[in-house]
Amino acid sequence: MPIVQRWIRRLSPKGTSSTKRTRALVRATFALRRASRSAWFMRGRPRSMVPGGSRVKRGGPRRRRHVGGGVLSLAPMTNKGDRVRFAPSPTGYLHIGGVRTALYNWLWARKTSGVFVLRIEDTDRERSTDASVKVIFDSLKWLGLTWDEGPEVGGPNGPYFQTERTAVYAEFVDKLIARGHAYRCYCTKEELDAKRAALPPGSFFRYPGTCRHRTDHPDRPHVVRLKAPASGHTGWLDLVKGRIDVPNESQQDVVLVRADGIPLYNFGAAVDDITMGITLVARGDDHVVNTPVQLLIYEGLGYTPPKLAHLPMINGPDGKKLSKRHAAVSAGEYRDMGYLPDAVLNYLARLGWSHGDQEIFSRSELIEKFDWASVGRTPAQYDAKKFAFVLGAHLRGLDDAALAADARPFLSAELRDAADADGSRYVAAVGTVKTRATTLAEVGDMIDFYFRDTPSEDEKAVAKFLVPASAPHLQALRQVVEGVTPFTRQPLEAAIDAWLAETGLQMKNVAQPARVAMTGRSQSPGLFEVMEVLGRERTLARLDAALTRCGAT
RNA sequence: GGCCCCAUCGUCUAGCGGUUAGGACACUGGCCUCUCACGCCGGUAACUGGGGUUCAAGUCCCCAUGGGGUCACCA
Repeated sequence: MPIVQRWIRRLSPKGTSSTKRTRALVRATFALRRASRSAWFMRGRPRSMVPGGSRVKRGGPRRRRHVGGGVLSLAPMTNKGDRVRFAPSPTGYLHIGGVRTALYNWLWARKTSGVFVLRIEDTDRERSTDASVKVIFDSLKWLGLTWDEGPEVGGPNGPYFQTERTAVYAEFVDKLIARGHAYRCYCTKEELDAKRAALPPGSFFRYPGTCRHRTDHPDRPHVVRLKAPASGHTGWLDLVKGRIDVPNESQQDVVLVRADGIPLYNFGAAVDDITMGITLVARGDDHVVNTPVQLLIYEGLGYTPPKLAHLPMINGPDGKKLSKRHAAVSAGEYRDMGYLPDAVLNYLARLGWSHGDQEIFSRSELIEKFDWASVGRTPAQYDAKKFAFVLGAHLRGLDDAALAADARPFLSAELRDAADADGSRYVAAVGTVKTRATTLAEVGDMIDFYFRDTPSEDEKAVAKFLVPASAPHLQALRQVVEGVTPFTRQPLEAAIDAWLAETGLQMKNVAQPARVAMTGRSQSPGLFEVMEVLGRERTLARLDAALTRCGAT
């Protein structure tokens, strides 16, 4: 098949460049979205009914080296109805890596008509806060990553805060102990810390198994530990990484439940995934070390583990862990900067996942095309420039009215009043800066000059162009423009063209002074559209004001 | 250090044993043009190294190197 494709490429005329194809694809994406709101509802349909569906890659494992020998088998990619979950801990902002994890889960749930559950892993009492919980909800809602079961919406498997599920954990920990896969440990944290401290530097502590074989049950505070098997191995066929096997000797008797009865991550996650009927777990690949422990818990409890997918990390531009130092890392920051949610999702989706040569995806296309087989295994680096490109592409794909509505919250109070007072002029203004902005906040900044009584001025531009030599041109331009009716783009252009032809003047000599006169800047949308949006009165007033400046300079 | 994962342009990636190693962002030359964008045409740029397997290896295997993850009564 690849050979055939290569031949087609070879034989096809050089005329259509790939860039051209991509641009066409970008345009088609948005045209489709505009034309058909129903695209939102296509998610449940068979691929054959979906545009481009026949080009969807075949599912299945992509690396031969890992195929075969697994207990778990890769489910066919068309499998319906996975129950997936996103399980953040409310200890701060919602990290962009977490957003991507949530996104992949959400996409998969939507694609397979499955269920996306949100669970709050708040068992770290020290660090969990209600404020962080709210941040998670707000961020997810802003991105449109709505959950089917979880806090606020409820569901049959609640509660969805782990701290409210202690009864469930108590039941399951008893069961695990009864089945001989866990035991009570009476060693205190202080004792263990002392042993840890006594270790020579550079070596690593391992629980010595002190309580592993004791048969008494003193009435003392205790934790519960996993009785990890001493031999054999534990493994699974990861949906993105392929076969992973870990020798059991490398496992420790990790603590499952604290002395206060609150579970630790591994136990809480496993029990909740069991009781919530989760069939596919996708999470960051920093969790692959935890997976064998959870598998052992599943096994010890007698349950079949879910399908597992571990996503590579997102690194900063320097290849190190992405931090505030590199870029905005929380979803909230992106919202505040005026990033379009769909564009954020698009960029994040493409960071670690691909679909042929396509770069720009609408939300519904993401749902339609996402698959685990196309998730990459390599860590990705955050690239602000590419992000900006994706942002711009989505912005340009919006129609003027929609963009104007989205941008409204980012206007200054003064601007917002002006915009509300004349909605159609506001929308027209937005239309003139659409190809120039990448964020909603930028849209606000860029249309500022239309609405202020006197535009804020770029000093250098003024000094360069509003000079005595410009005065005659501006004076003449004023006369030309004054009587044009209607005061719109084409008539204005025609009138000015005629004037230029008559006088032999060059547009480029007239344009910059006029631009600075009307916008205060040396860079702006096209002059004629600026004049149209400004309207006759303001245009003339600004030319007059500039004339004075020219003389005064 | 133990265990685990990863390795194609600067970056995101395509590649499923036979390719002039493709695309995108960025960078860059040009076109369009009243500026800046948008758009259009072009260019620079990659298979970490070494062994195997094979008629043939970016693709399969092994080793090395380099990166990353993790070793808590955090998640």
